[in-house]
Formats: sequence, C-alpha cells, structure tokens
Amino acid sequence: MTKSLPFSQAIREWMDVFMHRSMRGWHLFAKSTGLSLPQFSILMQLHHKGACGMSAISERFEITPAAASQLVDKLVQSGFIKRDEDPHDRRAKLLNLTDKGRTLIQQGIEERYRWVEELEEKLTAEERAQVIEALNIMTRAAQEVETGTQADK
Amino acid sequence: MTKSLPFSQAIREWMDVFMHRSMRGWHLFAKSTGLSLPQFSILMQLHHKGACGMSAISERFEITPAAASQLVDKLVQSGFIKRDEDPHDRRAKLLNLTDKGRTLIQQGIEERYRWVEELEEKLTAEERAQVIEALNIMTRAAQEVETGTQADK
DNA sequence: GTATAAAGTTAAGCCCGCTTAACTAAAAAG
DNA sequence: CTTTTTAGTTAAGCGGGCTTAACTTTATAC
Repeated sequence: MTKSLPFSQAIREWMDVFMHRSMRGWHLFAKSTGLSLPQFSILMQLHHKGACGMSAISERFEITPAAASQLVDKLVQSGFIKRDEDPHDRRAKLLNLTDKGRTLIQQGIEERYRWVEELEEKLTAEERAQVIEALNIMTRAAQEVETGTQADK
Repeated sequence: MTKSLPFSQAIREWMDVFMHRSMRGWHLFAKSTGLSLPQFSILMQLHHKGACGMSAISERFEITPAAASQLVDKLVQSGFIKRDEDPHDRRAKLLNLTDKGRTLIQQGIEERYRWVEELEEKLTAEERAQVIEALNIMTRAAQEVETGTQADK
C-alpha cells in the first residue's frame, strides 16, 4: 500500500474525530428515546436499507434468529416497526418502519446534524464549496463500494 | 452534477452512509474482542481525550458514578486500563489506557479503516486530492468546535 | 476543628440482550 | 406424498449494564 500517505493520514484524523463523535451521539440519543442501542440499530438498518425479513436482521447483526425475533417484537409492540406477512412466502415476514419509527430516526439524524451545522459555521464559503464537492465524491464512492460496482483498478 | 447541493444536504447524505457504517462496524468489532460496547466506548474516550477521572466518565456517558466505577473495574481487571491515584487529590483516580488497551483501539481503527481503503480505490488522483483538502478543513473545524475556539469568521 | 461536600466503591436488584433448545408452519426436494 | 430445509417463534437461563442506597476516604468551608 502506502501509495498515498496524505489520503490515509487525512482520513484517519477525520475518522478519529468523527467516529468517536457519532458513536457517542447515537448512544446518547438512543438512550434518550428509551430504546436500547440494538433496538435503535435495527431501526437504522431499516431506514438505511429498507424493508427486509427477519433473517436479514439476524445476519446483519450477527445474532441468532431468536434474538432478532425478540428484538423486533419489542419494536413492533412499541409501534416503531410493522411486521407483515410476505405475500410470496408465507413463512417469511416483511419488516418495515412505521411512520412513528421513521419520525424517530429522522429526529435522531436531525440531532446528529447539529454538530455538523456548528462545523459549517467555522468554514468560509470557499471551504464549504470544497467540502461539498469532496463529500459528493465520497458518497458516490461509498455507494460503489456498497453495491459492489467495479470501477476497475 | 449536484454542484448546487447545499452544504447540509451533501453532508447529510455522507453522514447517512458513514454513520450507519461506522456504528455497525464498531459494534461488531467490540463484540469480536469480547468487550461490550459501553466498555469499548470508554476505551475510545480515553484514546480520544486522554487520561481522566472517574467522574469524567460518568458525566460523559451520562451514567451514575457507581456504573462508571463498575465498568472501569472490569476494564482494569482485563488489563486495558490502569487506575492510578491522582497525586493532587487522593480521593480521585487517574484513568488511562495501558499498552494493551492502546493496541486494541488501534486495531479497531485499523479495521474500520479498511472500508475507507476500498473507498480510496474508487477515486482518481484528482478526486483524492480534493478529498484530502476537504478532510483537513473538516478536521480543523471539528477541533475548533470541540475546543470552543472562535474562528470569528 | 468540626461540618459539609466531593470522589469513588460496594452490594442488591431490575431489565435487557443473547444463546440454546424445542417447537410450528410453510416451501422445496426426492 | 413424504422428507428435508427454511423462516420464524417461544421459553429458560446466563451475564451485563444500570440504578439506588449505604458506605469510606479525602478535601474544603466555616
């Protein structure tokens, strides 16, 4: 490796700050809602990836199907998730956020952003433009990585 | 495209992807080490902010001093943290990472970072340069926000 | 010098997440 | 049609995090 040290260094510094910040932030927010972090993570997962079955949850979080079922059940009873039957496979369930769940996540994201808004205030217009462009680049790259799009190296 | 995207929207998209990714990643890593997420978070805290007392932990994570004490105790017994007496106040303790603790966190960062390396491979040299610059800007701004430095725009 | 406040610790008890194990029900395979 | 595999649920039990409450020890205030 070591093909571009500045990149590594820059992103490491940023990640160090940002990861610590966001981890702490989510933890405190989840707590303030009365949800545990695992419960909250499931909502995040649904927000991020959309509807899925029980098995997807258990695989994604590396827990047993039993654990996933119990966790989801609490979220269903709290009204954050709905658990419908999959029309194509009557064994399977289709999990999705309810409006209440969607609202909650949105609220959480809102709160997380407040820090970034503070951050924005520290920047000049020019800096902002640079950052925007870089973020768009990164977001696109992240999606490529996520979806397995090959950009041939 | 999307060059007219406001700052907040660009960063929201990025955060949406990145936060979800890093949250999940830390959770799985912590789990793989046998540490709980709260325990792990304390190590992160020490890594990020340096030595501190018991009360700082309890305030930072919004838990009672009792909970902090118990949590820290486990980390001490596992050898990730050392708990010394504060020379200036014999009631207080000074918590700090041991080498073992420091190594663990470094390992975690390393693993988190692998995703970013994949990301880097999706970028052209020019894009990398842009991203580096933006990250430096953000890191600086984050530190200003953290320390309360006034940039006075 | 006594009273009060502050920093941590310890113990009891609760809730929660997770696992294993035993189960139901539906789909796929033969 | 029977067998096996797949999706999910339920119950018992363990361990962890957190809280309250009672305590020890050291610093600070009067």
